[in-house]
Amino acid sequence: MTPTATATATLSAQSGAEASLAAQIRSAGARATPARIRVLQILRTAPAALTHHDIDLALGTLTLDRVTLYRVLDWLVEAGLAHKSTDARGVFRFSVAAAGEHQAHTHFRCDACGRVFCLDAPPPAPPRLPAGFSLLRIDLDLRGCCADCAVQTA
Amino acid sequence: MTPTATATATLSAQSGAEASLAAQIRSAGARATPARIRVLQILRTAPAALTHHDIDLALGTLTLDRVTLYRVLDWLVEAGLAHKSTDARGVFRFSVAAAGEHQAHTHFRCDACGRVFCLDAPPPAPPRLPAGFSLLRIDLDLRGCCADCAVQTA
DNA sequence: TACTCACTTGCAACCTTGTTGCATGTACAG
DNA sequence: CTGTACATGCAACAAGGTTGCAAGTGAGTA
Repeated sequence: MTPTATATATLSAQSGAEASLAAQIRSAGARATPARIRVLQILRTAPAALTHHDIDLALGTLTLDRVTLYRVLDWLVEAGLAHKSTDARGVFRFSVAAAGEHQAHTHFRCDACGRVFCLDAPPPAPPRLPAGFSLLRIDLDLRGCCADCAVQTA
Repeated sequence: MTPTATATATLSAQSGAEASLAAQIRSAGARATPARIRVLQILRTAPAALTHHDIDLALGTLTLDRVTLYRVLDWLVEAGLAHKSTDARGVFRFSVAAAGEHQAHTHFRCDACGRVFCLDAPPPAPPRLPAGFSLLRIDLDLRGCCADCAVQTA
């Protein structure tokens, strides 16, 4: 780490976390650009699966082109660092991929605020399928009202 | 066009099924229009959940405006006669609603051909939710390879 | 049967989400 | 420091879905 003084100074505040993310990105075989670092950081700290729009807002000062964000997200998914699914509105949502096993996934979507939460629920027992069908993945999609919205309506 | 004679004649062929559908639509509190009858008929005979586009093609001679089809489908869902869900591509798919209880639903989506099948699987046991969350609906989303595609790739 | 009116339909325009092609910029290896 | 392959931004496009409004029609009523 030796380049310009200012760059080092600005980075030093969060250098620990960022350096870790950057290293992870490089080890996946890509360049550690601000866009990728920031998006991965946002996904890491998000309590729920985010839409492209959510992430765009979360970027704050670092404005990325729509297309770039799509490409970053696609790369994250391809690199196995993120998970992509669709919500009930038909919009893609992204969340950090749990290391390794991600065969089963459980989402809770709040009908009131629209947020999607990734739950650590145990995978449900696979049901009996018609003859000839083979199962690769199970997504359990729960809907209802989240704690925050339950408080507000009470 | 001569109204009474020809119209009655053409209808008489399928009058049994159509009259039943029409009655069902009226009992839901709406007018039994050709559009609604036809769409409901298509959904009834479909083995899988259909996209807006699928239904548009299935309409054949009776061409409906895109918007009208969307509105008919939305009405069917609102009336409880159809069920709306999204596939992996983020496109809405429609299927006939099982009479009455539709709290839980199971879909199987084939990754190869993209078709979506509605299964009569028993509702999975609701998992433990974080405090304050309330559950209204469960969708179990299975993915893998359907029987047809398994045969083709074999 | 004829009338009437609210419910439906069709059309046009628009929005959101997501993708593709190409020129420019930049991370990082040498 | 420099060159190059990878990233980014811009513009244009495509599909899916929605909204507003004028015209058409089902079905109850006289």
